[in-house]
Amino acid sequence: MSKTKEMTIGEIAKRAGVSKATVSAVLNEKRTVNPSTREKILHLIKTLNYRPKGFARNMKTGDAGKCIGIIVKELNYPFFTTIAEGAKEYASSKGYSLIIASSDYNHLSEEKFTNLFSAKDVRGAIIAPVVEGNSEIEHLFKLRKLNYPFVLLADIKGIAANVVEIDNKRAVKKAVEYLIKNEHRKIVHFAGPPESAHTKERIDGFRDAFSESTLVFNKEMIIPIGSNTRVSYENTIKYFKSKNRKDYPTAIVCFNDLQALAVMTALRDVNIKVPKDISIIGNDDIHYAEIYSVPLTTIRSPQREIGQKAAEILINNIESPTLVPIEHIVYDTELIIRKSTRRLD
Amino acid sequence: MSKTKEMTIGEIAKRAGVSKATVSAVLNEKRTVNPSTREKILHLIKTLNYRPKGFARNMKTGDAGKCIGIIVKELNYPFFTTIAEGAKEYASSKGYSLIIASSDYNHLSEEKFTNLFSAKDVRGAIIAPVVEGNSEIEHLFKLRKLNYPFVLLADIKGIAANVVEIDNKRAVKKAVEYLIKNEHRKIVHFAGPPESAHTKERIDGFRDAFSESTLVFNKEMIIPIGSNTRVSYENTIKYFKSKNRKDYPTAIVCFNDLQALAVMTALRDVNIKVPKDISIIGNDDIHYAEIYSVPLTTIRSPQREIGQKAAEILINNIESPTLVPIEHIVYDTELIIRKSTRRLD
DNA sequence: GTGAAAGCGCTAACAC
DNA sequence: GTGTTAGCGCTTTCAC
Repeated sequence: MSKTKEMTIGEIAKRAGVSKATVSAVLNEKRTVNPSTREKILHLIKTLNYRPKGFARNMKTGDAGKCIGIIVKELNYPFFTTIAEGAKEYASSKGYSLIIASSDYNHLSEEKFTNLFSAKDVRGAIIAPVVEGNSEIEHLFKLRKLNYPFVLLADIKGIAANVVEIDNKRAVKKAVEYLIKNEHRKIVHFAGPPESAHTKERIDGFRDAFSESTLVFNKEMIIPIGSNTRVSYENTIKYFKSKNRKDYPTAIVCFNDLQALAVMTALRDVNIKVPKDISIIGNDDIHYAEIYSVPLTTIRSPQREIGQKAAEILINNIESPTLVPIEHIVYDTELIIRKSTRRLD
Repeated sequence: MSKTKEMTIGEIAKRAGVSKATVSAVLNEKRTVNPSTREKILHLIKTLNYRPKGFARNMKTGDAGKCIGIIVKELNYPFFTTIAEGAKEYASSKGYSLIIASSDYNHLSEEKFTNLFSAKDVRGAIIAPVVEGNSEIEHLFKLRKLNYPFVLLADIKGIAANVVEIDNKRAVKKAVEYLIKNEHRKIVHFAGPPESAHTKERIDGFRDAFSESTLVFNKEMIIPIGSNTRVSYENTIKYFKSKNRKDYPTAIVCFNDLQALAVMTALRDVNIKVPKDISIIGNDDIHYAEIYSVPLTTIRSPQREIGQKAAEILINNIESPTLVPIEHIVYDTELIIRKSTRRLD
């Protein structure tokens, strides 16, 4: 119960009646230690629950393995894990390990991880930043001060930093243009969660596409239904229950693929056929979009490339002995036409 | 080009003509430093690309944030990320952060991460072990010697350790029994990748179910098609092309849900209807199984609970001042009946 | 405002 | 085989 004094190698040595060097030898499996001394020490280590501190062990060599980290916003969404895989590929090729952390869209959590990474000598970080209303970026400035290398996966106002991202506005515009070209006139956008920067950018892209066409935009075309599966599912049902069949849109541009899948599931359950009654377009092109039994038309982000590029820039920064100029890479997206959309007659 | 001598606070201090203490003060944003000294130091830090070592900074306080790690076998499979989410939930409740690493089914990679974790004072690890032919468990013994706490997500012969797992044999048995009860007589198992311990256990469960029924097992019922989507897809097509329609099985028990989804996609493409022509059962119950347009009957593993429990045992071990007895938790699975299976007439 | 010195927990020479 | 000693790169206290 009482807060036991933190065990150290010295404490073990004292109790074993030997010197620290001997305990150290046991810890490092040197074969020079007398078996009986060895056993005694090993036993002491167990019973006193002594755990050598890693940082102290590696102080001499100065290093404990090259590794970089990535902070994603959500762990269980393939979009992010695929980016991480890309980062991992590049990192491996340069002898770095990759560790992953998730902020779960929580700004404090993101900050905690940036602290953790720099404290543990993770050499640099790729960060998918949580952008809140008044985006707190203190923690990024702190990294700056420590000269800690990082790459962002979205542009943040107020800080000049390396960024690797996609052109969200253009992505959604492409989707809308495709629909218009295929004679759709009643198009809506199911928007994402407010705490994601992508949400706003995608709404903007949707609006832009209208202003460049003969159609007129009105804000009822933006229906915020979130991206959580259950929530989007329920909101979709609610949306269609509240409308007459003749007022249904002919096409929906979804915030992302996870949402799109939930929407399609909801449509199935209220007996609306995709793409016969309504066309659906997703965003991201996660793996499951393709194998869904109505394969989803979607806008592909080059997830793997994003991860690779981010890792490349990061490791460049880590290894360069001199200052490296800031990079801002914007990847373009690609409209992948599958079975969830059709041309209107 | 020439390997620059590793920068230290002392080096910066020397070049700035001040003492280490002053540089330290700048680094830690103390307000006691003369602005001009401060600027000079900051500038030097940038141009010399000096990065203070985290381990040295935290040596005094002894700690750099409580955190545990999990090593999964694959990052992009929801089964693992959901376990990680469970672990994260529990960890958070105890004030620990969670970091994730993926071994990608590679034993060396797993070993590298266990080293990394202990070197960086990640307080403990949850490990989904890669079990190869002659399972190398040296690295686990090394952790033992350092008294490093860990929990395994599968039992490994040759080492007594904390384990949280599911009863794979029983899981598959349930599936087969359910099919038999529903009049299926031609049942096969699409097996997983050889490097996964689950593969063998699930085959065993499949065989067991037969031996307890009136049906006879023969080894042609086991078709190894892997769990990678593309590979499983192609193997499925190949399998059915090589058979006459009358020799088709009436039901397939799949290795896991990802494979099952690939199999269903392949069946769609060769125009075999699920469940009319063939019933499909998956394994794991990942999120996408439910929203697939033919919702997948599957065997649910309590992924979140597995993660939570593993984290609980781990943190118990970390925090206990005394030796904690080893735990071995085996979770049961649940057959979730959806639309991909049917009773035979 | 700034510097000198002690010390964090461990490893690695080298002496005994 | 085992102990002594000198660091590793930083922070911190306390003088100045």
